Amino acid sequence: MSSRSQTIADTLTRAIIDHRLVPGCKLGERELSEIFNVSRIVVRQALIRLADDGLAQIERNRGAFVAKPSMQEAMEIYDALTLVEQGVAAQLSDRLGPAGWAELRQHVERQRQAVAVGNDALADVLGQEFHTVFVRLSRNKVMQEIHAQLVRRTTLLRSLITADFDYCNLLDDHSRVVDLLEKGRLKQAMDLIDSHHRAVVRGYIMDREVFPEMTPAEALAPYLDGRTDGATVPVAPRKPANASGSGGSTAHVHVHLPKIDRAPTSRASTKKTNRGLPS
Amino acid sequence: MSSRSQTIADTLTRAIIDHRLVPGCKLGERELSEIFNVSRIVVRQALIRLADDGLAQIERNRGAFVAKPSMQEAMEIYDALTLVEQGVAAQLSDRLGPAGWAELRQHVERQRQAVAVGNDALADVLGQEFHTVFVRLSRNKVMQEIHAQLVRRTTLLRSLITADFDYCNLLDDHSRVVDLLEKGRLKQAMDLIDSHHRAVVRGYIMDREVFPEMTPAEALAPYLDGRTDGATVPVAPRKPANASGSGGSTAHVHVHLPKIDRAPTSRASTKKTNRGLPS
DNA sequence: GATCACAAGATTGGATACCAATCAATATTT
DNA sequence: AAATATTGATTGGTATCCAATCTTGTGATC
Repeated sequence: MSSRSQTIADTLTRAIIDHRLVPGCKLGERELSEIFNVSRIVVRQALIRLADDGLAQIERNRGAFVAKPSMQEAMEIYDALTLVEQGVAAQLSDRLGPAGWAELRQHVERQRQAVAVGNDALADVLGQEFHTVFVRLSRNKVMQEIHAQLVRRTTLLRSLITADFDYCNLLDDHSRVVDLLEKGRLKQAMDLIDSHHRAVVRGYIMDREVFPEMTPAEALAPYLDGRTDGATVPVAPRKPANASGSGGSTAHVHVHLPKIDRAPTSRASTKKTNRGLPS
Repeated sequence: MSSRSQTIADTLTRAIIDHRLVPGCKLGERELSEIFNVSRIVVRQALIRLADDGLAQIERNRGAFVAKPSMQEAMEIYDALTLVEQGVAAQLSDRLGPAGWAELRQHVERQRQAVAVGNDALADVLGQEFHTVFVRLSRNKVMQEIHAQLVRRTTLLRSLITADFDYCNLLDDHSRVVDLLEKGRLKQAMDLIDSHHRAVVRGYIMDREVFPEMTPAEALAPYLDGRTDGATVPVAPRKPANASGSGGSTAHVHVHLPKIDRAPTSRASTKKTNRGLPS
């Protein structure tokens, strides 16, 4: 069993990537120590871990806050992610055996089925997971860790944007990337990876202020008590989505068009609901 | 001013990449707290930072040790470093302006002069620094941090190997990479980066046991007292070079040959002595 | 009424002392 | 000599206290 500060850091990380703790949110030592029922020092150690991961920032004598990356930093993170995934793509195109390609295809297929069935939440999770699987096939733990960290930070970013798309949209791209790579068309695959991330970033509008909506105590409650069941992750619905109609066939096409009318009302109703996060 | 645990973590990092604290070395909390004259808690926080950076590993109820990567991990680190630098190279070949190329050339030239003058220490530092400058030109702080971390870990690795080369050897490669990139021969530049790192790793023999030679107190002494002069880095000369004849033209060619006879006795006499630093 | 200064409160960073659990290395017994 | 108990050292963690700093609120002044 790992140290308690690690456990708490993990929980906080989870809460952040679940968008239950939003950027800028104060992470007070006393408050957290009461929530987790540990001493302040353990909390501080956890916060140090978060800060090292880029998910929190500690300001001297002011305390820790959930990181609130600038637009500049957001682009840097996506650039880095692109770079890493392109690099991994290049490696895989050389070295990956049939079993590997099969695993990728199978993963894409699973996501496709989830989409077909209308299980958007699962599709979303699988969509994110694809990237993880992709990098795992490089069999490089160091690279995996770097990539995972970048992914966490991009997930954090998504709290800050006027998102109208989600990872689930990547399905087509995933399939095409696998195709291109297996056929040895590395250059095209890399371009696809790049153009995708670029499109995502273009959709970002980061001048949005984030409203906490929850106190840390409320935000963290679901992860507490005995439930060490890592799988069950309560999602944070962005907008109450009045009808909450999870109408099955929500589009899975690329929608990341930089068109944003900030009409905060109506018409959306679809996607935002299942903004949910992975297990 | 940053927190004290950060300062201590920095100092330990420095000591590790200076090879004054070798892999496997125990980093006892009490011992360090006495050395740095702080409480155990601050030390623990520093150790957490080191562990997050991959420079130390903490074993539950056993304490922290300077990381001792396996051969597998060493290769992964180098693969990751290669991937990052190749990616940066690709970006620079597109986006870098004349000023950037000039800076790179200037850096190479400075190193060349250091070599010519026989200032091997400076040449070595510049050789390492080249990679840092290279990545900095990408203007991506996130990438810089990732790269810096990987570089630190490769530096750590060099304690574990039968090193008979040093970064200074990279001079030629550096120059050629800059040439190739500026001419737009990206592929070749990337291959050069790859083949170089590959050659380095091939030279690694990691079954070597590392002998501490110094207690942490001795190892850390030079960094203590008031001297916050970050620049002055007591180097750990691998080989006293009996005559110390820094005859100007020490080879700058690749020498990383895996020849090692493990005669554990006599004959050595050289290395161990002045590995340490005057307190 | 607005602004500035200053005092009170809260929060962080850190120190110290203490405890329980675990690991390492004895010493003891068989 | 092997297996077992005992002892010691170290870690992970708690509780309490303190100084420095930040925030806030209040009051005095203009």
